[in-house]
Amino acid sequence: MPDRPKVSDAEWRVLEALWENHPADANTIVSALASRADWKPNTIKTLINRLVKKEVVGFEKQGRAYLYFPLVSRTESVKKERQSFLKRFFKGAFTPMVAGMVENQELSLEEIRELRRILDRAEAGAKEKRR
Amino acid sequence: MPDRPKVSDAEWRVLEALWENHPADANTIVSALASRADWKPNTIKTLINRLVKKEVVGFEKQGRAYLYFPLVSRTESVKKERQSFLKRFFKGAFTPMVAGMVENQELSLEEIRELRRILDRAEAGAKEKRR
DNA sequence: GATTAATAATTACAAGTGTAATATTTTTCT
DNA sequence: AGAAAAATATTACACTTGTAATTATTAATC
Repeated sequence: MPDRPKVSDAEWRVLEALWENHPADANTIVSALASRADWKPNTIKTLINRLVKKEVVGFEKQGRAYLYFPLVSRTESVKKERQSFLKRFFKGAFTPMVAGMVENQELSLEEIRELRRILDRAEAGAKEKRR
Repeated sequence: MPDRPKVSDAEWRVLEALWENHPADANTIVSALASRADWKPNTIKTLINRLVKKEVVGFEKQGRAYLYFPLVSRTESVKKERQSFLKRFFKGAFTPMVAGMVENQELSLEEIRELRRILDRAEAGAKEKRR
């Protein structure tokens, strides 16, 4: 895979809109972002173009309209970002991040309980897979 | 708090060195980084200067030598970075991140078990605090 | 005190980013 | 076909970042 360039902060928000609804033409994207970002339409066009240039968004000229769509999955992209975050701040491992949060008491009891539920499901899944 | 500008990737690595050992003069920092980063000393000096300009590193001119030291704690800084990461990719909440990892089966059984241990301690702590 | 050696400060420069305005091309009406 | 409208593409511009080289300043030595 030709390692795609990093998606910037502003670009990410455009991608989000596309993941939620695609294919979409530029105007649709602009509308979708109107409530969330205070950007001029031109700004959004620029961001779309940069995403196309980065080969992370594709488009199809269908008759009159340009229809844009993501070329990368959200899941994969989030994974990459998470890895890069963990690498930068926690040497790549996830558990130290959680340990740090616990030490600083940054998790509420509710969150802890929810995490536990999530882990229960996770363990079931992992065992399943291993079998 | 006068929101300090964001610390860049390269700058962060310099800060790490400082957190590990401070105060330290420029040469000490350069040596500390020698094994981890492939940077010319001048590059490191530049990064130190930028950190000083961002008011995230301070220095004291003690006689002959400039001694640098961090003005922000690692704990606080990591927290900020984590928040900014979670905000960008998970609307600020931590549990969805974990849920996503679980869904994609990105946690090993070992990690899951360790997380559980960590949560046990966390819960104890949270209850303690609440009391 | 002048010279040299350290050290810090200034300058450099291309790529990426946020944030658009302007220009060009394409499509649609009259 | 020509004008108007819509859409895309090009250009802009300042700030940050990675990565240093060059210059200026301060301290130490002869």
